[in-house]
Amino acid sequence: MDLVEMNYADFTKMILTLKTDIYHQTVQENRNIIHVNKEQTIIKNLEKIFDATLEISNEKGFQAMSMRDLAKGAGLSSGGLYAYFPGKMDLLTMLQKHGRKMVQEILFKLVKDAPDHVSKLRIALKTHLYLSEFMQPWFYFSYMEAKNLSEPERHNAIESELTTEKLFAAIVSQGQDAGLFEPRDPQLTAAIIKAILQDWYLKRWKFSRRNISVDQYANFIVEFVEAFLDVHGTETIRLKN
Amino acid sequence: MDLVEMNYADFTKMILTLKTDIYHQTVQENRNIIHVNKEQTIIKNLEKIFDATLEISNEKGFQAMSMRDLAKGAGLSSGGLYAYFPGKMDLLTMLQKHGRKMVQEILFKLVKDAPDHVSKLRIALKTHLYLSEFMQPWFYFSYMEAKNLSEPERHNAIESELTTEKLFAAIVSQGQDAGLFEPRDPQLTAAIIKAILQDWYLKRWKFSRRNISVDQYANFIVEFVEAFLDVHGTETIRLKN
DNA sequence: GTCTATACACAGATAGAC
DNA sequence: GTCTATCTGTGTATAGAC
Repeated sequence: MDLVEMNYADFTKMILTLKTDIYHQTVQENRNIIHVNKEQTIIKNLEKIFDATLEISNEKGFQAMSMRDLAKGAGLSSGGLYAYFPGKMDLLTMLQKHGRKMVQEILFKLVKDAPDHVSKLRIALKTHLYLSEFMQPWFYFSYMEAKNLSEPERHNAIESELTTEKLFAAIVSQGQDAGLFEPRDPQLTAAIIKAILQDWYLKRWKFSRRNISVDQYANFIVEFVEAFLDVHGTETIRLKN
Repeated sequence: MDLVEMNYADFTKMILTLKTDIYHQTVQENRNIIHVNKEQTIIKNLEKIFDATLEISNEKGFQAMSMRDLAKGAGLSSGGLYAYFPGKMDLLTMLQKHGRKMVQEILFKLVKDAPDHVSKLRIALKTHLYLSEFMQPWFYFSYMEAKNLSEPERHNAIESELTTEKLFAAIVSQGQDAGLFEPRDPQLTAAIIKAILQDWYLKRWKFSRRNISVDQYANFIVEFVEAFLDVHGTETIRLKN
């Protein structure tokens, strides 16, 4: 699979097994606080709990979601939920950690094997955008509910955010050293890239109202960033239209 | 006062009287639901209530702010608050409306009298950024608590957001017609501009950590947008450094 | 492993004194 | 105009049945 040319459909197919891997990791990390034995049962219910949490919270806020709401949404009883986490706040922490792991693992894995800096930049842009589409409810949730995290967890969230920004800054910087990009400030360039990527999942209503698909937005971002950095195209790398 | 060259300090001095005007408007619009007679008393307490609401909500969410918290923050008793609004939700609506009016009035007022399209663009960029600095708690609040609004009020919030974006798109478009800007898609250009402006108030921790002042960010945005549109500078218009 | 029933705390809102 | 005291609903979390 050529990652440089991938579209959103390719991306979703590719990451399905990675998603399962990361659920197993999440279960292992919380093995001590989950009072259920069978791993398959845990994963099945945890996914229902996470999905319901995202759906309800994104509509009215995590704080406003009662455990009764969540129980109904996840198909469990209100008491039964407490076999999966000790309290509401722990659910929040668990879900945030799970999502961060998924983003970091997939983003770094796909970018790693790119053959050159121009590909690296394009793959990083597309992967981040496609992740934020695939996990849109989580991205939105993560941003909106960051304030409810405990101090150490909020710190982790910020570090994770900056790590992603540093990835873009590093790609820009290395491409510049290789003489492939114009000398724009890498940190500011990365900040602009993040802001434009963020628009996709934070202002989603705007794009759906304007009938802009994720593949169109991907092309737009790639074109914009490459124009900004004045990327010198090669024969083998072309934009899909 | 030359608005094209204004910095943040100039801006704050300029809008202080406008702020008072808009408080008077807010009081008039809610005269029927406020059970207090003296207008000076209302404005004094309403400002304390609004400020406390923003401070507490931005820390832990509007939903999580109890009326007892608010009473303490505003220096009133829990029962006394209800002289200023019929219920917690009405307070939310009132505060959102008040902020929107302030943004729209000031933004359009300052842009209106610009002598040419290049000035118009620069004044719009600076005014929006400076507004989001002056009213940072409101901007953050407005974004985070939009989901708690009633359906018609949420609609108003979206329209207000799009109106601002349309203002930028119109300036870009008019400047292009006058042959001053490169032919970039005005709507997408406006979307990028909004995303970058939004970064300032949504990811504020990032900029304060990096010691970037609002005046520096203003210059950065102006330079970035003018480079993107390839604005042909005139003798009279220069960037402050 | 999951349910029902319930404890106990705290929320928003009102009444009536001052 | 603002306060104190209080009503009533709903929240999280637990205990013990199945």
